[in-house]
Amino acid sequence: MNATPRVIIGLSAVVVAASGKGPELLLSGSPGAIGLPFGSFDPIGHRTFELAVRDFVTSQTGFALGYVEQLYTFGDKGREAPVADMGQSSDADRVVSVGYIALAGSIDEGQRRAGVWADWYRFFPWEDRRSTAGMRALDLLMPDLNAWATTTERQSRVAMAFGLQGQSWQESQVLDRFELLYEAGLVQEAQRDRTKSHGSTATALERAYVGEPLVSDHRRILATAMGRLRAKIRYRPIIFDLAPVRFTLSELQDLVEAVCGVKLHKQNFRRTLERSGLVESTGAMHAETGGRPAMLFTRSATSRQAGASGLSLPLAKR
Amino acid sequence: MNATPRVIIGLSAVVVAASGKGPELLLSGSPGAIGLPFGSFDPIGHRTFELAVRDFVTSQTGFALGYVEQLYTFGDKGREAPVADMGQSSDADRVVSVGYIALAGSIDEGQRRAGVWADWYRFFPWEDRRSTAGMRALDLLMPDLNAWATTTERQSRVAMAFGLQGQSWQESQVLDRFELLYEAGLVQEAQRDRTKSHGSTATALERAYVGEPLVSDHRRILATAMGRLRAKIRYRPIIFDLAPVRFTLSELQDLVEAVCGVKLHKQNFRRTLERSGLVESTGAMHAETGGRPAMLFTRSATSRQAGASGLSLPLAKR
DNA sequence: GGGACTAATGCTCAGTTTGAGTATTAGTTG
DNA sequence: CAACTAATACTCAAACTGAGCATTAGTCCC
Repeated sequence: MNATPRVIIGLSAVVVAASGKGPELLLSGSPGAIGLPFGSFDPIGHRTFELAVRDFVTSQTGFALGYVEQLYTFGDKGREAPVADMGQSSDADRVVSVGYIALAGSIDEGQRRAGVWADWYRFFPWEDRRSTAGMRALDLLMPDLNAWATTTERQSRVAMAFGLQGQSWQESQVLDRFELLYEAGLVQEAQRDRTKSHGSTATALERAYVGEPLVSDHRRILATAMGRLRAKIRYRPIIFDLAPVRFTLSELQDLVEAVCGVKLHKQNFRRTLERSGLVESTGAMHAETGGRPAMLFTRSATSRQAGASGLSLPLAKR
Repeated sequence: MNATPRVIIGLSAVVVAASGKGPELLLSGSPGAIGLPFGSFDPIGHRTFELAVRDFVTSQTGFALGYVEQLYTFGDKGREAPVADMGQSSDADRVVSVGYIALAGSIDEGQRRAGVWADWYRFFPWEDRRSTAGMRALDLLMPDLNAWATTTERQSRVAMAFGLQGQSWQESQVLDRFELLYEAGLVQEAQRDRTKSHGSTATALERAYVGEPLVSDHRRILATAMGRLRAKIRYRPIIFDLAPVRFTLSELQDLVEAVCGVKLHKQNFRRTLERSGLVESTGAMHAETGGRPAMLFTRSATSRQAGASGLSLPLAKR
């Protein structure tokens, strides 16, 4: 250990864009060691973190960011980035990473192929409850979760986090669920961190994990981002930073459903949306998908004002 | 400038406790240079930020913290802590401060005198709208705000932030309001930072500012904390980390009102509170203030579960 | 011991907002 | 032109809110 250990500030960005299919995540790294775009903060060159984030994401990936928001600063020893990642750091340095979420709007197929994008549910299959197929991920976890929940306290935590036993599913509690799975040893990072700190390479039992891992604590940062985004949709018109300029109400609903991982009641969704005054119809129509042509909408001027409220999410029944 | 500028991580804590009178803030520093409790993060000794915060607050002030939550990481050049504050830092170091909010429960007069506590509205007079006296602070600011709002964009920002022209007052937008006042040059920090970076010591026009300043960017951190706390009351039962173990509903209401700076409708407050299931009556009564004795309540077991919801705030009319 | 006073607690009522459906409409396709 | 598919309209009851009025259980004072 050297005399004066340095603190290195790493910046991680969860860059989200909407493709036709749903929220896409900008990734970097090589196969087997995939992670979020990551850069070091230069204490001399960068005036603010946010500028630094915009800077390195654009230079690394070529994409320009729209909305940017700080998430959380992760500084726990034992869960930080492996030193190998960072050229200039030595063993004794302490890496602290400041996580950001950035919304890059709506991207088309061409842009999507120009970067490394992935559906974020690859890393959180249990967060997608739009279809019974998505629900299966939770079913796969349940036996192990139940086995772990040996005390009533743990049982209650599982029930609250995953909406069991009369509790309702809270789509924004992504981090709670991930941390719980981490604690229960049901995500790969848990075993990896344990092995690292104990130095034991043995007993790496071969288990099939649900959901792919990410480098370092990036999946935790991603969970924070998903939760924040899902929560913020409700009280800020942030969804429009992900939607295309013009959209039908169904498209907007699909987007919200994809982000939040839940199905919404269609008629009620349009009702609250129209009442909210967040959207206004352009005259144009959009015929495409077989049925009656849909009106095209845009976000209204009032939705751009600071302090404008978000969407209500009228959940659809089972 | 030395060859390898270091990054120093500072930790600032907004420690809030409830006295009989309302939310109190733990302060440190000498008269004229008052600030939040502040400590340096030791990259070797501290395993997590949160432990470090608990550590230095307790050792500096003797108070033990209950609930602790990270707020935001402030890294802007030009608004960081003056170097004089920190013994071991040199000119070339970059100070990044991670802000925390901590709730220290309910304190009695003795405990209050044992530390340096202050009513937080000293620093944000315009945030207290419980009485017409509190509203006067905003009246004092209005002429200058209007003078600053030369464009419609600025006018709209002022209206949204301060709930003018049909907009409703949003008690949790503390930071927006502070940043707006900073931009408009109506808080002392703005002038101080400007003087510092321009090196000009002249033209320090003698103006009477509304609200006392704090060292460095501590008032901004405090604004973030107030906003977070006010918002969180609505969706997490966090108020009980500030309330005494047993309380009457009126006491609880007073506390919520003091934190949020607004008056609530009494009957509706108790109605929603009883429905919420967050409190349960102890058998005991509390006679004290002249009128009919009040039932003493405690927080219920369900309010302690992760995921429990917060309070609704039925505002009282004007 | 009775009346005044002060809060706490109870109850009502109308207006809004939600949750859940059923019904209608305007295109496309065979 | 009929079948089909979405989009859009409309309805209804239950739950929630905002605002008050009414009642009650103590204390204080004479």
